Amino acid sequence: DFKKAALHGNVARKKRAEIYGDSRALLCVATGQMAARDMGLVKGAEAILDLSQFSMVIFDEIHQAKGNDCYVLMLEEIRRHFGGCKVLCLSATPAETKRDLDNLLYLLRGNDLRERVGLIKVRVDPQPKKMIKVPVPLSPDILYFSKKLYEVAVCLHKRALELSQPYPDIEREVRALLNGEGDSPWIAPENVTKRLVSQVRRSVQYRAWRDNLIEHIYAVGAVGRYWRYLLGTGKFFFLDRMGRDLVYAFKVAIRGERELRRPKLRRGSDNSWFFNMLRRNGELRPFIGRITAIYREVSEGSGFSSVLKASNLSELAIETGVSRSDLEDLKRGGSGRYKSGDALIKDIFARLRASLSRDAEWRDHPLTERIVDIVESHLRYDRAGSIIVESNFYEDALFISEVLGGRLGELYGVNFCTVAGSQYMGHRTARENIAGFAAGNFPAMASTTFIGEGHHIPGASTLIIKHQPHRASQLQQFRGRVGREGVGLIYNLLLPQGERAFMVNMRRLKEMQRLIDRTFVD
DNA sequence: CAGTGCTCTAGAGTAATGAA
DNA sequence: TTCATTACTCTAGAGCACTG
Repeated sequence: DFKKAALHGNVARKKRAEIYGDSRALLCVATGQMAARDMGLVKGAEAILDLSQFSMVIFDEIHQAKGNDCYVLMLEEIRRHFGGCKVLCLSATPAETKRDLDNLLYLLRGNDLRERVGLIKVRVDPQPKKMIKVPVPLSPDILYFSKKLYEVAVCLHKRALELSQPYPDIEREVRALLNGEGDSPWIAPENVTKRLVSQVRRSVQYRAWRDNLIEHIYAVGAVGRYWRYLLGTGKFFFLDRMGRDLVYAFKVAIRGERELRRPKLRRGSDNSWFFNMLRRNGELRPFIGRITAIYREVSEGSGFSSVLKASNLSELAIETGVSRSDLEDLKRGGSGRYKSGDALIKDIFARLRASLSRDAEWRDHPLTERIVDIVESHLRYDRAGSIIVESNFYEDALFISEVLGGRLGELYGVNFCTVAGSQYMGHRTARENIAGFAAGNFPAMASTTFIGEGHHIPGASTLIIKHQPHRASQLQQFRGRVGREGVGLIYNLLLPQGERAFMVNMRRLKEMQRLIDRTFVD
C-alpha cells in the first residue's frame, strides 16, 4: 500500500500537515522553500513537519545550497537535531569554486555526521562537447540608432554638468557618468546614477535646484538603459520596452501623483515613471520629442509605429486587431476577456511582436539574425537532433521563436516553441512544450534561463547562447543537456563588448570541470 | 465547496560590472 | 582580488473572480 504525495505552496497548509502525519505516505516530494517553511525554519512559520518521522531526505540539485538558501537551513537543522536521518544529495555540478565545494562538504559532514553521510560520484557527461565562439559585429543601423540615443544622453549630461557646477565634488561625479572617448562610448549604468543621486540629496540644500539636477541624472541613466537594450539585445526589444513605457505614460490614465522615485521601468505601474518625470519638468519636456523621434524612426514600417500614432489605449488596441466586443468587455468593468488595462497592454504588445516577427522585410539585431542563420543551416543540412536557443529575456525568447516560425516555418514545414518560468508561463504549458520538443515536434525551442536546471530534454544536440548566461554553473548544466546521444554543439554568440564575460565564463567552467573530476570520497 | 487562473508582493539567488 | 550594486530570474503565498 504505497502512497506518495506532491507538496508545494498551492497545497493548503492544513492538508500538508495531514499528509505529514499520515503513516501511509511513504514518499513525500516537496519544494525546498515549502519544506523549510513547514519545518519552522523561516521567520513566522509554524513547524508542522517533524523530520524524525522520516528515514531519509533526498536533496536534488544540491549545488543550490549556498548562503541562506532553504537547503542550507534544512541541512543545518538536520545536522543539529536529526542525526538518525539519512541524507542523499544529487548534483551534476556540485560546485563552481573550491571554496563553494568546501562549504558544501562542511554542510554535509559537519563534525559528527562523517560516518553517516557518504558521497557518491556519478559521471553524467560522457559525450564530447564542442564550444564554438561566434563573434557578431554590430550592424550599421544599430550603430546609427544607438549613436542618436547617445547624443540625447550627451545633451542631458551637459545640462547636469552645468547644474552641478557650484558643487565641485558632485560635478566631478557627474562628469564621469558619460565617456565618449575612444571607439566605444559608455553611459553609466543605473547603479551609478542611483548612488550619485543619494549623494546629491545629502549635499545640496536648495530644493528646486537639487530636484532638477537629480532628474537630469536619472534621465541620463534611463536613456542609458534604452541604449543598452538597443545595442545588446536589438531593435525589437528596444521598441517593446520603450513602447510599453510610452503606453503607460501617455495612453492610460494615471491615478494620483507619485512621489519621485528612481526609475523602475520593468513592469507594473512604475513603468510610467520616466516619461512622467520628463513631462513634469519643464526643462526636460523637449526630450520627450527627441526620444520619441528616435522611437518613430526605429519603428518605421512596423506595427510598433502605432504606439505613437494612437491617442489612447482603445485606439491602439483596435489598430493592433483587438475586436470591438473585447474592448466593450473591458469598458464594462472586467466581466469580459480583459481584467485590467495591464492585460490589454500585454495583449497589444503580443500582437505587435507577432506581426513584426512575420514581417519578411524586417531585420532585427545581428544576434537575432545569426540565430536564424544557424537554425536555417541546421534544417537545410538536415542535421541530427534539435536546437535550444537561450535568451535572458522572456519577450526576446518569444520573439526569437516567432521570427524562426515566420522565416523558416513554412519553408521547412516546421514549428517552434518557447518555454519560461511560472511568472510568464504556466508550468503545465512549459512542461507540454518541453515534452513536444523532446518528441521532435519542434526543431528549435527558445527559452529563458528557466531551462538551465531540473529539466530532462532528450534529443537536443545544439545550444545557441544569445546572451552569456548569468551563471557559469548554468553553462555547465546546459553542457549536460545537449548532445547526450552524440557530439553536442554550443554556439556562444558574442558582441564586441561581451568578450570579457565570455572569457570569465570559460575560466570558471574549466575550474568547475576540475572539481567535478575530483574524487570526493575519502 | 473545491478547483482554476490571474495578479500582486516579498524574498531568495546569481552574473555582470566597475571601482578600490 | 575583493567588494558593492544592478538587473534579472525563480518561488511561495494571499486575495480575487469565476466555474462546475
